[in-house]
Amino acid sequence: MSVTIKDIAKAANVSYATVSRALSDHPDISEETKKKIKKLAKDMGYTPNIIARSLITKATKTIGLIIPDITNPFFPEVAQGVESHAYDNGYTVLLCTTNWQIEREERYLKALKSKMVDGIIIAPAVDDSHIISNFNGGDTPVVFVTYSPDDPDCSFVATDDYKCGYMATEYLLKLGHKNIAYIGGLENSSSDRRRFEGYREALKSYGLPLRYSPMHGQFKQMSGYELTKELLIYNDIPTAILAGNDVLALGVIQAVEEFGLKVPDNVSVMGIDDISFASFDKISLTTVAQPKVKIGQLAAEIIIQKINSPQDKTPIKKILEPRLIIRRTCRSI
Amino acid sequence: MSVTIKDIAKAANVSYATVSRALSDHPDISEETKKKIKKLAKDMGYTPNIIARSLITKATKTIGLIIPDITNPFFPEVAQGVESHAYDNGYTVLLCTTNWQIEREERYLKALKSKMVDGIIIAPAVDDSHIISNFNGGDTPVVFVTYSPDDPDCSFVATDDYKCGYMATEYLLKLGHKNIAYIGGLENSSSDRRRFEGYREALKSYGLPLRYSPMHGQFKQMSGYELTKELLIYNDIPTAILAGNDVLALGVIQAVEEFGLKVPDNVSVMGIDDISFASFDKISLTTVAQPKVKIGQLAAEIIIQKINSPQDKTPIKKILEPRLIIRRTCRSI
DNA sequence: CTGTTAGCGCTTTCAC
DNA sequence: GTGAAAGCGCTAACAG
Repeated sequence: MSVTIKDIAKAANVSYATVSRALSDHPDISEETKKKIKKLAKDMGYTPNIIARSLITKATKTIGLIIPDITNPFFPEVAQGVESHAYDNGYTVLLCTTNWQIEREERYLKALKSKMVDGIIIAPAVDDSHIISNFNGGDTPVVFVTYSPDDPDCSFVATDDYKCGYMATEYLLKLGHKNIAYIGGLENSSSDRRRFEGYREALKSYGLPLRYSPMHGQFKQMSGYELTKELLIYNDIPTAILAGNDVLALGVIQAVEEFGLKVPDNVSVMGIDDISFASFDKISLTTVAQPKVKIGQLAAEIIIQKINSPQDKTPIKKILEPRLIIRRTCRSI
Repeated sequence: MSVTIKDIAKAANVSYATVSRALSDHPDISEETKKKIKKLAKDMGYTPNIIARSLITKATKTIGLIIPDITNPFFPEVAQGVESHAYDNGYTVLLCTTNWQIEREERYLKALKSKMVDGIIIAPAVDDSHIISNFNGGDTPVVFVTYSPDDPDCSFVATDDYKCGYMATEYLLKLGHKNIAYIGGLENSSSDRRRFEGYREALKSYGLPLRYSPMHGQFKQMSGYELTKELLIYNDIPTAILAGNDVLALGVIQAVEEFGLKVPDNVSVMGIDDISFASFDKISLTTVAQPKVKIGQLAAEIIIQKINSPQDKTPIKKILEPRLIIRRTCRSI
């Protein structure tokens, strides 16, 4: 049905090896034949079958990207970073979203391996052990994003989550807040855990106890909303709430206001991530920014570098700095 | 390096055809050998090479998805729809974002063809001619989303854009508005054009002239912002503004308020799409909803169906109904 | 039930 | 400079 290299060979009256070489600009082929064959290929509507090529070259020019949730604007931005860098280097990306489910992650990991992607960039849902064990001894390079694995041999690019939590809390503390609650996402998310650590340490360094037990749910607006409702009903009203990320923070604000309280007049609210909507004037969420697109871009750079030098197994680790973004959901007291 | 079917055959002392059959649960193989071989495969860490399989079966179990902008929350939602349906049916998706650039679209189309994807779902940036000509006579099924091509032979799933525009405008009209401006996105986007048509027809049916010349830019918040600034400076202040989509509407609101006007007290603002953030209480954007996830899901269904019955070339067309979502950015006058 | 064999479309030695 | 031929890892007739 579709035209192959053989068809062109026949039409051009050359061997099909010649066609292959001409099409890939092999230096041995005369300019004349090259021109002739390329023209022919175009006229006949030839599309190279990369599948067949990959079988030999062992390179698919595609990189797998696994993220937990495409619906949280944070991830599309990192995806954009990897995609654009990948595109510029002739790669396309296989996108996999896991919905924070570890089984989906595993299935996708297998699928990507089977599909012979040249490299994998993954923002793990929750825990990395299965990923790492899956790739022990494997030759597909992997880089983690948004996450720093315990295993020292892994490459990753992530924002310093601990610092995110610390920075946010410290800002609140400096504003005079003493009753600061933390609304987290998934309980066993390492990012969340580290952000929480930062929060706790900041409190500690100000000589403050942990007044509110940490609350966990999902990384969804609705979850932030529900958790906050619960918090407000069963506890002293905090003067400030730090959310595990911006999407959560949006839910927090919703709940606080629905409870009859004002943000920031009665309760200050702070997020982490700086998703694009946080800057919308009606929201003006004070938050700690992560360089989202940059994360993706760096990850793509690293994976491509690893693809190009497979013998070099030394891990590449990038920890990026968060940045405090002061807007209008926090006030000093 | 990696273990193949032959290695297993050797280890199991059978021909490698047997291994292939056992692994794919061929009925001819005895349960016993199957079990033995499967165990062996697992123990040896066998990963099937789908590339090799694809070369024969001509099926890659992947579908290409081309969208203009992953940063507009609208598209991730449709992407999620296709992804989840694809996943459930054993497909993975190759994501391509074009940034509204037709050259990127073309390059991706070629790449997807080369990579032998089984089908392509595309939300065209602006114009479909190159896509259609690219696939004339080709055997890769294509379904358009968010867009209805002129060519009657094409499959697509889209919301009725004309109706979106009409519905939104009619609502504003019923609220008593007579001076309604339209802030559009890309000039040659057919969705935008149709929404604008709906707007114009609605005005007409109320006997109202087109008081404001249509304004175009990009489908970005910033563009909505800038266009609105321009509108407000050089024209009579409209009592209502219809934006070509929600992201634009956010920019419109920002500009209006920065201009010293209140939404909806002085100017009503309406969007189209109903992105998730539109429902956030501080925004409460009145808009016309599209069934985003549904669009993606249907598109995936259709493409899979087309993949499964390649002889049937009859186009499948789904036009979905928009739904008016009344929130708080419009008031009656 | 299992083995033999051809071949998918391409790249790549090795000859000439 | 070009051709012949092997083979990537797998599936699918065709035998037996």
